[in-house]
Order: sequence, then C-alpha cells, then structure tokens
Amino acid sequence: MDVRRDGRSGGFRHGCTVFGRKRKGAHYAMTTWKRTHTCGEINAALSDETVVVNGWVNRRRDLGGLIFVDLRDRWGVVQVVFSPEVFSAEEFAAAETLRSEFVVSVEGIVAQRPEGQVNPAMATGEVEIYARRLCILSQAQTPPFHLDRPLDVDETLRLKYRYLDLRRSDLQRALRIRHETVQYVRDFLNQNQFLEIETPMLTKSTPEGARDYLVPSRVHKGKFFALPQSPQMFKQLLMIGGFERYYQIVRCFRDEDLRADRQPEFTQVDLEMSFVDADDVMNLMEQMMRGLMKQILDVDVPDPFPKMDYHEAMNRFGSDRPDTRFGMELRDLTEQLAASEFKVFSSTAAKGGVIKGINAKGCGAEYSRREIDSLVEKAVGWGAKGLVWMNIADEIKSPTAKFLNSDEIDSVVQSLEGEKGDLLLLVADTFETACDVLGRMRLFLAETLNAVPQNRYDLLWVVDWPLLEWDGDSKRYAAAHHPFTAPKDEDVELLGSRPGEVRAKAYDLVLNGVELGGGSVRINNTKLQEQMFRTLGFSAAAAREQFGFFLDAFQYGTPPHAGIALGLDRMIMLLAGQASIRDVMAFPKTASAVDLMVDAPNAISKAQWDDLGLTSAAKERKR
RNA sequence: GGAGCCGUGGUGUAGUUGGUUAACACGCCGGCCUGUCACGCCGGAGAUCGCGGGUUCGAGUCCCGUCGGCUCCGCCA
Repeated sequence: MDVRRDGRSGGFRHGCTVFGRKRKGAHYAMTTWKRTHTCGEINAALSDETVVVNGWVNRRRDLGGLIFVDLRDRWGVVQVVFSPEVFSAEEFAAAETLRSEFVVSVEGIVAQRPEGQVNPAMATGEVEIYARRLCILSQAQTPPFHLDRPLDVDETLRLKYRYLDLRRSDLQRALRIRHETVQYVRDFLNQNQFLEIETPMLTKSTPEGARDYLVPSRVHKGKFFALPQSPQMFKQLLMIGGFERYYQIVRCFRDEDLRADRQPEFTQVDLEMSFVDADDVMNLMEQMMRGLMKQILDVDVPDPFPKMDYHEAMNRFGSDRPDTRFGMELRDLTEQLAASEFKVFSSTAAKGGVIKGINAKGCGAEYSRREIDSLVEKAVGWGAKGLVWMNIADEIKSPTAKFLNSDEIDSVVQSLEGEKGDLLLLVADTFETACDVLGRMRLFLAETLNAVPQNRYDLLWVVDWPLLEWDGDSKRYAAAHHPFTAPKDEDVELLGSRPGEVRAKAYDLVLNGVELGGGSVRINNTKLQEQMFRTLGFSAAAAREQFGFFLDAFQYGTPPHAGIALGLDRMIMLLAGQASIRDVMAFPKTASAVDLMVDAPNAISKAQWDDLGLTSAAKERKR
C-alpha cells in the first residue's frame, strides 16, 4: 500500500483529517464535518453559500492543476472542484490522494458552473462546489468491481461484496421503492382499521406444503421448531381472537429449490378480515394496488380489475397466471378435428382430450426447419406427445398435412386467423397437458419475438380454483391452496363424491404473468373442516395431532373470515422493473440457498451439536 | 433429483482445426496535464486460464470428474 492509502499528515480535527486553507476569523474552524446539505439537493439557489457535504468519491478526474470529484450520497451526486486558487499546494496534494470510494466531508462554496460547462446529464449539473476544506473520513481499497457504471459483473462477486453492490444506483433505487411500497401498504391498511400484529417465528412443523426450515430445541432435545411457511393458522386464530382486521409485513421460510423469483426467505403482505366475503378482500386489495401503482409508477390501472376463472385462464392462456399483455391466445380445435382421419386427433378427442392450437405470428417465414424442430423438441420436453405444425407459405407446409383434408386445414387456419408467413402449432392431449404445453410455448414465443409490451401493467384476478388436486405420487387429493380454504357453496356436496371437481372460494392476484399472491375465504365450520381433512386423507387422530389446537379454537365462536397474502418481493421486482427478486432484497441468497457474504449456512462446533443433542448423518465434506 | 449455459490479470471479454511470448478495454500504479464530467497523453505492474485427473512430444483449447454461479424442469399447501 503506497503512502496515499496510508493517510498522511494534516490537521486533525474532530476525528478526521482536515485539509484546507487557514482563513481569518470565524470562517476558519471547520467546527464539524457534519453535512449541511446532501449531494442531491445542491442547486443554483444555493449559489455563493457555504455548504458541507458528506459522501463517497464516485469518480475522480485529476487534470493536474485542477481536480474534479463526483461526490455521491444517498440523495445524489454533485461535482466538487479542488483548485489551487483556494487550496495551498500542500493541501492540494491531499486532494490528489482521493480515490474511488473514499469517504469524505467537503466544505465549499456552491457556484454556478462556468459558461458551457453545465452537464445536463447530471441532476446537479448546473452547479459545483468549490472546495475550501477537505476532510477524509475514511480511505478505501479499490473495490473489486465497478460501482459507477451499468452493471456487468459476475453475480458471485456482487453477492460476496453485497455491501458494495448496495451502493450502486439501481439497488439504491430498488430498496427505496421497497421502502415506499411498505410504507404505502402500512399506511393504507392502517387507515382501513387493520392492526399490525406479529406472529411467532418459532412454531410448529406441519405436513403438506413446502419443506420446513427446522430449528432444534436445546431444552427439548430431539424436538424441533419450524420457521413459518406463512402465518396462515395464526392469522385465522387472530380472527377467532376477535381482532377482525389483521395485517403483517412478515418473513416466510420455505426450504425448496430456488428460482429467479423464489428465495428461501421472503416477505409477504399478509392480512385477514372477519365478517367479509371474497369480494370484500378483492375490492380492498384492488384499492390498495391501484393507489400503490399510482404512487410508485404513476400508472393508472383499471377499476375493477378483470376477473378470470381458472378454467378460462387455462383454456385461453394455458396458464393459471396468464400474462394478458399480449395475444397469441390458445384456440380449441377439438370440434372441427374430432372426426379427422388423422388418428392422433380423432383418438385424442375420442378419449375426452382436446386439440388446441396457437398462431406463432410470422414465425413460418422466419423459422428454419431446424428451428421448428427445436420447438417440437421443447413441446415434447414439456410433456406433449408431439407438436403438429403448419407453416403457411404459398401453400401449407406441414408433415401432417397429408393426413388432413382441405376442409380441416382451412378450418384450423381460419380458427387461428392464420395468414401467410404464420406458423400454426397444435397439441392434442388431455386438457391440462395441451393447455400447459401451448401456454409455455406462448410465453417462449412471445419472449423470443419481443412481443411482450413493456411499461404495461396487467393486473387480474384468477378465481374459482379447484379446491383439491390429485397427487399421483401419494395417490390422494392434496389441497390446491391450503386445507382451510372454503369450497364454493354450490360445490360442497361434491366433496364426498367427486372431490376433483369442487371449486374453491380462492383468488389469486396476477400481474404481468407473475403470481403476486393469493387468498381465500376460510372454512369457519368445524364439520366442514373435519370433512376437508378426511378428504385430504388425514385420519381423525392425525388431524387432531397436527391441527388439534386449531380445530379446538373453531369450537368457540369463529367469525366468517377471509384473507390474502401478497409476495412483497415479487411485487417490488415488477415495480422496480427487475428480473429477479434478488435485485430487490438487501441480502439475498444464491440459487443454492447460500449467503456468499456471511458464508451461511456454516458448520457448527462440536459443543453446539452436543448442546442440541444432535449427531450428523451427513458425511463431513472436505473444505 | 434432472437439464442447459457460464468460469481466462482486480473487472468485462478475445483466444481458429491443440503449437512457441495468452490479446484487448476498463481499473490499478508512476509521470505529464487548470474546466473535466467514460477527462486526455506517455509509461508500468498485474493471469498457477475455477480445481483435480487423463489423452498428447505439447492442453486455456480435447476427454472424464469435481466445485461455484445463473436459468429452467421437478418441487414450491
């Protein structure tokens, strides 16, 4: 480390090294390094005023006899000029030691920049601070990656030095949006008579759902707490407890594999209301989201939000969280192709399956045979038995065409509004598979074709979800939402006979194809709750063991209640225009659930193992 | 659990079919420079090519394994 990074002699005042010209009278003493203004608020109105700013050296331009430093704090960047006209030679030398990320205090005089020197790219570009005194509060090593230009750095490095990454403007912005969002949500719910109430982090492991993060108990060796996957039961108990309106901005934990929009710990806006129905919850959330979108993005979203039932979402978009920002909707072609000579179509239809198609606009002309083949491969990878394609050129090019008569081809082209240059893609399968595969194809093509409009925010509700879904592995029904979700009144009687057809009083909020969150009306009737557990394959004893306290609580007067939980991280990801929730969290983990900065999880000492009464079956890994 | 992509000075990348001194930009260090704002000019230092093994006369390059990151599938009531 050379002399410049070791600090150097100079006046030492108030815990910092001060360089500056001695001046007569009251002006001399830099009585404090404390700021009078933030960098971002320096403007022409402060011309000729003496200010003190604190911050980091963003960039330094040393012209030899004149040094410019862009000083950065949370509020902005301002240009500081060090000139020998103000500094002595010795003091000027101190300014020459400044490097990126040094933390300094500068006292100086605000001045309009000279003619022709205004920087319109800078918010404070009309002015600069003529430094009169410099105080180096902290020197800095050269950071391991650039902080002052668009991001182009390996994420491993960013995560290891997260505290440096956080200085970058887009993370500063994202976390500010996060704060504003949380403030808005709190304010809104407070005004609507909600009480913020905390629930335990150390709680009970329950079956179903995600894997729990477990915390061993020292006092009760061999027993474990679980970190909450969500405060679901607690919030319902708060309704039984008479609070009527509860909310919490709460951390949730799920030990499952990660994605760009999934972290092991994440934050929910969790709320629950008594004496309400589904529409009350949805209306309130619409109001909240509308205000939030207006405040954060100055975007107006429709009133009311569109509602789409689950079946329609699957049927038209092939997804339970449809991205409605673009068309390319799925069409059902079963009727016109059921009697086809082509066995794939006719037998699928005969077995109760469907034939569905989408129009990849313009792809017929664009795509090579090889690229089309790769689409087929994708479709098969997603679970389709195959993908029928028709390339509309001067004539229809398709390996399947010879099995179809011209009426059938015409009707397919017509249904999909095919024009010359288009590529039509068809899947014949069960309803679920055909919709799912084409839904994925739709998203893939839209992204590839850049067909997704930006700066558009499509919010909608997906309602009337199936209450239960068949789990092929365990050969039983599982709760599609969670086991406390109420079935629709008109479907209750199906619970015993055809559980798969029962629809739930559940609703999911979807924004631009991302599931922001979901909720439901809860069961508030013990008999129905017990029937639900039976349907889910819980014996009476098992239900008692796992949920006894909950079933007991229901015996003492349970109000009708409903609620919702919104994924705060995803919401902010979309509001901030980021592609990953890691970019809206201060300290996220990698895709393998590791914190590279603190190096967690880590090994624990022998004494800790012993204290907890635990031994590890995992083999020691070489470090 | 599975698949794909990536890993080369501090950072971002280049590196033909294996071949001699691993290239470029930024950053860093030194020098010069009084109106820059991606300051400029001159010079310099800096790389066990993620790690281990193999093939070969010879590996950044080919093969196998492994570690790490990202994305996706499964999973995520």
